[in-house]
Amino acid sequence: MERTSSADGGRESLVDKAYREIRQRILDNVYPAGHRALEQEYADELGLSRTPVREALLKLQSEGLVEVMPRHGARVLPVSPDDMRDIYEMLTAIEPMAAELVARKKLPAADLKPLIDASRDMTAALKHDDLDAWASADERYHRLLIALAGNRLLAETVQGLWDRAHRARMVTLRLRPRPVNSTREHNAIVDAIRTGDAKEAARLYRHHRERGSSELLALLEKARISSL
Amino acid sequence: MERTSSADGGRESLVDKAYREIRQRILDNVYPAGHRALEQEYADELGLSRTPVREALLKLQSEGLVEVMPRHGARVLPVSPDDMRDIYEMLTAIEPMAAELVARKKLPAADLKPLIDASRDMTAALKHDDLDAWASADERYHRLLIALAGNRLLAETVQGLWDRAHRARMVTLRLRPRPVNSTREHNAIVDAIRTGDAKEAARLYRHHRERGSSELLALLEKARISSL
DNA sequence: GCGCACATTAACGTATACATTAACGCATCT
DNA sequence: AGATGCGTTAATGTATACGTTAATGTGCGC
Repeated sequence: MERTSSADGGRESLVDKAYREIRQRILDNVYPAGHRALEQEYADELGLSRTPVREALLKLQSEGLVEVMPRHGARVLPVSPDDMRDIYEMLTAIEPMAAELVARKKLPAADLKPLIDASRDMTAALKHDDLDAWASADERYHRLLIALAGNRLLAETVQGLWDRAHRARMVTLRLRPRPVNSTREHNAIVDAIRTGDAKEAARLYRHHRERGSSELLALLEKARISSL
Repeated sequence: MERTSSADGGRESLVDKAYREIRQRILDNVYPAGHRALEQEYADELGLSRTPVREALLKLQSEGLVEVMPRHGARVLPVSPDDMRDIYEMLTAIEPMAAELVARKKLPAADLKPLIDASRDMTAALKHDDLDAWASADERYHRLLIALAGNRLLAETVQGLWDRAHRARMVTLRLRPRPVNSTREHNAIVDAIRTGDAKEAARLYRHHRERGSSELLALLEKARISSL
């Protein structure tokens, strides 16, 4: 029986390994939408027995990345425009609540610094037309905001929604306009949070999310990703 | 190997049976918070082998009802006041979005009739001081609203949150004031939906949820359910 | 060619076996 | 009494075996 050591000295179970590997391959489009393989095939590919692979696939199914169909294996789910609409409706509901919770807490400046830094880094990246740096700072900003909200359920739910949307977002990454609006909105949200204006923070965030999702959904419609 | 036929002629897998049984026992407080048993113990109790029980427990863990701890079995999780706060923050974000989506759709009267009926049934139950009938109509109202929103992710997420909160709500069922405010709010929400006023529907729903969750959280604090 | 019946096969759900090792119990030392 | 070390045990994660049956392929009749 095989044990794999992870970088920090802990032990990664084979279920976790299978989950991580398969999930990564889906997110990287190594297994594109529609890809289908039997439990044993996935297991063969990973050099594991079927049992941990099965557990991993069931977990990935509960997260919406695959569909397990008896005798037909596990199929990588496409992300349809309807799926994306559902995901963005949920994000539009939840993320502003996160901004609201953060603003309501009136956190000390030291706690808000990483968020402010991320926002500033986005502004700088935009000035240098460095889209990759901008995306990296953007991700940081959103993660920090969700974490600062201090609601574990919320953070987990939002993370799961981001994961579901990931592939569709990657398709459009280079198709989106320069993130001038986004950057301005991020800064405005941070300002509202710093002044403890919860309502305004939520309003601004919602506007940010709605504008962003409209753009993305339009691009997806254009790119016709129904087969993704 | 055992197969169980369900009422509608389909076949219930042993995983599903284990999941359903254990979940029911948790929700009914047969397994109270803190109850702990090993995989094999649960399996013995259900007359199954360990494999399907393990899968069921992992699923229940992902839903927040149990915590699986290697060598210590699966423990039924209490619902702490912090948990409830997290859950209600999430519901406060998501449910008004559902009301908004329903109102925005401007559904035909026939589609809204079941919702209107549920609301009317609550009013009638209140007049007769029939709390059970009121609770039943209340549940119907909320389920219908979430379903009418037409977002599967939203419905699943909300259902999961309700399940998590279920036990705590049961503790307080007889402690809450007569649902006069609730009933009025339900009716107002339905009116906003009928007139297609999405903003107003969301605003009213949010107020409804906030008032309801404040009451419940206060009762839980009083009942000191930290041990539940 | 199409539809149906039947036989075969293998995928899956489940049960069981096995290896690892965390947890426990006990003895000893300070 | 508390801390430490050691040996034993059993709970879990994993591998493998087994029974069920859905899916597929083949043959036959119209």
